[in-house]
Amino acid sequence: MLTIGQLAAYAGVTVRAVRHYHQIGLLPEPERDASGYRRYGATAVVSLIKIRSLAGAGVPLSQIGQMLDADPPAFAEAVRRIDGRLREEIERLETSRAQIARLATGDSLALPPEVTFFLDRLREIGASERMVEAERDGWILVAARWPGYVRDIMPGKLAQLEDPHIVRLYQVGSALLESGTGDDPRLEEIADILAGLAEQAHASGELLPDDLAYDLVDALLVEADPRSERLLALLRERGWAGWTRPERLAQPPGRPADASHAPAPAPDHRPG
Amino acid sequence: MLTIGQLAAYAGVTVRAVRHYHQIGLLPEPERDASGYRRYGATAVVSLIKIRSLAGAGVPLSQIGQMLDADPPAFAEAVRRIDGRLREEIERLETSRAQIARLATGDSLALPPEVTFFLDRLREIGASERMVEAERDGWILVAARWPGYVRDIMPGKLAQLEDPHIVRLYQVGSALLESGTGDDPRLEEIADILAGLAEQAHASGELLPDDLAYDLVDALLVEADPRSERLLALLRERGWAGWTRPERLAQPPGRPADASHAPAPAPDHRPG
DNA sequence: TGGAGGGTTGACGCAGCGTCATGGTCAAGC
DNA sequence: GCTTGACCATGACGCTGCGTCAACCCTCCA
Repeated sequence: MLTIGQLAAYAGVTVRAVRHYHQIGLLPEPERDASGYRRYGATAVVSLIKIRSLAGAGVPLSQIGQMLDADPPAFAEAVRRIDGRLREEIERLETSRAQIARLATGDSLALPPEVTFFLDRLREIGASERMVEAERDGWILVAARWPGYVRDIMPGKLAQLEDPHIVRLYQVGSALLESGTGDDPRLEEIADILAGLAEQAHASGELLPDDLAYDLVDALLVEADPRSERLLALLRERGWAGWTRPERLAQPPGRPADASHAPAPAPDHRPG
Repeated sequence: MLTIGQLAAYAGVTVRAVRHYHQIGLLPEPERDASGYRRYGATAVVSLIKIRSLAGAGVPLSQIGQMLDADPPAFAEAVRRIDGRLREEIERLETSRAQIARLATGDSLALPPEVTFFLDRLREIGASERMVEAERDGWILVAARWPGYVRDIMPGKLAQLEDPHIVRLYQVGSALLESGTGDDPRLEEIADILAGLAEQAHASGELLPDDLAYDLVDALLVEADPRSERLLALLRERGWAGWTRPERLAQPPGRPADASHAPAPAPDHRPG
């Protein structure tokens, strides 16, 4: 007659595990000796080893009991189910590994590679690190909203970077983000460029859907730098509401809306 | 400003998950509105998406916080660690799948294929299903105690099945296991065969170690059929203690120990 | 006789949320 | 103003397979 420790050692498990199997009714409680110790016979050893070999094969404890006294067809069916579970679990982990392989660099977090390439280009034309991060976060929002769409429009975005107005926009924007002073005349220049882009997009008939994503991207810059509020006000003066997806205002409060400021060639322009 | 539900929907997670991230300090608690509702800005959306993409890549929540504000080398190192974890997890599941593939038939539970082949041979020579199961359980005990050893001795065991005495042993044993009557003259015959085998093993100088495993296999048959007690008594009369690993008694109580009953050729004989 | 090394029950902890339970809030229709 | 349904809040238990105390009892050996 074995004690629980001897039983556990023979089967290669811990005492705690054996007690657990008792608790969930997987292994029947044996008789106790005079001092209350559990005493096990050979049958218990065999049962425990069977349990362990099933558990080691990935069978959940809750099903091992049924499997141990199932007839061959039921057993085979159960085996198929377990194998299916294991397969999809492995598949999940494989995709996880694929994901994590893409995280080699910080930029690729939640973003397709096209965007990280675009961000690198931004750095090349003189965008500051903070600017690139802001841009990246904007694209994260867009990519989450329309997965796949981002890849389609990335070529257009890259082409835009050939436009000197856009380059200027990123450069001045970067300088602004870095210098923490309050009001700044450069905001006017940025507003002019943005209004020009808006005018052009409007003229080309581009129609973006009304979507929460654009509001979020707008809000993102405001949260990143409060001076963006001032920028939005300047844009409103020029007849535009919002800057990610600008809408022409009915009657501009300050001066008439015209597009003489910044003719830019590329048609679409969401974040940035 | 988004409510928790809108935030969760945008990031493709459940409300409960967002609250969980708050609870563990992964996502900072936002301001509340007048009625106590949480209100989220765009930054929270971005953070949540980042969290989800890391979690989706298999990063444990407890590490995501550090990874989000780690410098590139630390980030890369963390990525390597995660990938290692994932790899070994996958490996574990793969071996589980290999295990479960071997469970196609009930016999192969916790047993190497050599043994299941031996069990099939037993059926062929007329062993009953209960006998085969008892034999199988014995081998489970032995295989658990000395993994690998079983494969080595299986050829010898198979050879033994050519011996008519052994065949007779299994056949009479099977008949006994099936017929539930009390005392039975066939026990004498079995005892004679066993004593003969023991004598032969002893003469061949085979020396098995003193090990719990043999006691367990002995006990197994006793638990499977109480009449085995009687068999052991008969064996003792013939000068042997135990039957799996028989030891010659100092002075046989009933009659002198001789080996004239059953000359069997094969040298080793553990369970069965 | 005392200490080491077993055994006993009971309870919390882990990861990542799902799922009630119970109650307040909001927007819309009557 | 009232109801209804959808959403928000907190709090707590559940799941998986045990690990790890805590506090106490039993046995054996020097």
